[in-house]
Amino acid sequence: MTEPRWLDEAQLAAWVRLAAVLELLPGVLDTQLRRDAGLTHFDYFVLAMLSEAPKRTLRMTALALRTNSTLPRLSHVVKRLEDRGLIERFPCPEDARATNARLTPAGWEKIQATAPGHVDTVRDHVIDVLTPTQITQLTKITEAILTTLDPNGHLSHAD
Amino acid sequence: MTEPRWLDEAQLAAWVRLAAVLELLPGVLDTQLRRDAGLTHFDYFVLAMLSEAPKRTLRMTALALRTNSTLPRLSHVVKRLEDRGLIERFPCPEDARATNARLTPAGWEKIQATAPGHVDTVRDHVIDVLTPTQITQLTKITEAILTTLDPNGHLSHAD
DNA sequence: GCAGGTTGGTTGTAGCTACAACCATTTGGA
DNA sequence: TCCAAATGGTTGTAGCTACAACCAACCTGC
Repeated sequence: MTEPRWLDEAQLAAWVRLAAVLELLPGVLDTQLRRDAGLTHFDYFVLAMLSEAPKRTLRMTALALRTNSTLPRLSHVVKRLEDRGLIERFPCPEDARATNARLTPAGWEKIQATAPGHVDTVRDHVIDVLTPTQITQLTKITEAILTTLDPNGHLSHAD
Repeated sequence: MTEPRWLDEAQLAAWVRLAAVLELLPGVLDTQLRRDAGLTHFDYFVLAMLSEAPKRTLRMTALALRTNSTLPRLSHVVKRLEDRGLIERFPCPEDARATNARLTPAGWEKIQATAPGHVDTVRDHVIDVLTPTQITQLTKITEAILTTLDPNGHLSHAD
């Protein structure tokens, strides 16, 4: 059993605050979306990814990759969104194993109506409290962290 | 309906990466703790807060505040940890309404044994991928964000 | 002292996520 | 050609969280 390398004061200060952000920010985003649109942040993210895809269509596997979710989780979520008429599923012509998920017109409307409020929330709690210099610093910092977390950059798409 | 203020390129870059960190980092921490110690990150946090408190004891309300959880959630979690012998509950002498939660010797052992591995994980994915300059930048940035998320600084305690 | 309201906590239930098991299709090699 | 393995998805179940309802003890003003 080797001696653990503890964090020094500066490192601890940074980590404690980052951990607090990790704990609080998702809840804030989730609450706003749930209240204003009846969507989970994950629901929103799924719709957003589809809205940016060609023909607003993606295979389940591709969608799972972009949203960092597992196939089972995605399957459940898409089924619920399908029940609400925001997404439709149909078998992939090229590969009979695969399933395509496509945004319906109602789903497109939904994401268009929801995006502004979501962006406002992100502004209020993150973007507008930072200086332009800090914004670029944050980009560099998160990029470094993602090097180990997401080596292939699957999540480097817009929100 | 006012025109939404969209994010410019630099702002979007920062937000997309931060959102990805928000999505991935908690899962990594949770997986390591669950695998090595059979604890949720939240379980770990509860034990850690107690371990730093005087007499390793806190009232449920105080513990809920430090862990940013609701009383119902904490009540469930503490009950499970009590069943595992890591925490014990007893009525507060000063206020018969209140309940105290105290770390048992087994709980103390548990957190001591678990902390090094957790710190290593934090190092691997956050601290050690950043320069000392970036560490101080990150502290400032997260501090600014927390101004709106946690105005009273309840979560500014060690992890 | 005692009625109304507040504080501190627990319990029950619905909803989402993780994990494992399962089925169907496709691919690769003997 | 045909079987084994890999790929793509779905379903079932257990566990955790959020929310609402609830109960007990404490305070305040009259």
